[in-house]
Amino acid sequence: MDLDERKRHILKALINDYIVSAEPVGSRTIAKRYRLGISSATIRNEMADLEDMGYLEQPHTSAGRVPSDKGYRIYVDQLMGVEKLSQEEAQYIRTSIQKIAMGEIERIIRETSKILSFLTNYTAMVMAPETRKSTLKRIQLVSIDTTHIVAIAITNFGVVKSTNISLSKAIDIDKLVAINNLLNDKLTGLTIEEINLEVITKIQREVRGYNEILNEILPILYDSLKCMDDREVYLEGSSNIFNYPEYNAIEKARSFLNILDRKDILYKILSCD
DNA sequence: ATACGGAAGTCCAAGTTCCT
DNA sequence: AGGAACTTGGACTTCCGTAT
Repeated sequence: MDLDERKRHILKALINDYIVSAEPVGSRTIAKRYRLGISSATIRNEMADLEDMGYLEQPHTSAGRVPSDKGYRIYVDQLMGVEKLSQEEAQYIRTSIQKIAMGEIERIIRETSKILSFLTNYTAMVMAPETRKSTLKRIQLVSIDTTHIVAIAITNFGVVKSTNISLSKAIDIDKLVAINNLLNDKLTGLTIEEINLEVITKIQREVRGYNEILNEILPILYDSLKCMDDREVYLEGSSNIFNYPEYNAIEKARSFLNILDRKDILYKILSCD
């Protein structure tokens, strides 16, 4: 059974209605509200087909239908339109993106969440990308004073993680540079997932001369890299959480996400060079 | 012209929720 | 608890296009 034009219209109407009402939608509602030129019985038959195809679900026998995950997927991918943004909204996005273009991924995600919340007047929730599979691009050890350093790790996705490390003994700048080069030599190119205890222990075993200082730096660096694994969720506009769903808010959000999907802009945002 | 099949409509009984 | 309102599926009818 294929998803013909009429089924697509009914599915779109039903999901539009469900977004606004958050209640199961019946065939009569669609027939009255959307004037598709067919009776509620016909819509009911089509809805039964859509349910068989997995696009709709029925909470109980006498309720209307609600969209399934598969239904939402096709709605977002093929059925919904894209709302044109106003000049003010477009300008707001441009300014925000310019502000974060060279920033850390955390800032990018937080700003993305803010823009979504601003455009839709809803609570926006954005989940950080999974960094486990990203590769370590570079480690930079920066000396604060003789016993305090900052270790900065950068991944190929532009995720920047900095960690303060206090040393028990003073370290001179030449030694720090040598250790920095050593860590880059051993760790860059590995995924965060691959940098495990085994790898850390191997470095400690193999490297002679800096054992004492490496034994202080490596465990902290390891913990810091492991923390990057935790996928953070960024929430903005939480005061809007009880706002009623509004159809065109979803389309505005999609319009913004379409902008983000343009690879040239994404590259600019994520570029760390 | 007639028969046939599929699409679409009407009617009705039954299930569920909500309100009094 | 009981009635109103709403929904559904099923049975039946009507309409329309196509084949003979």
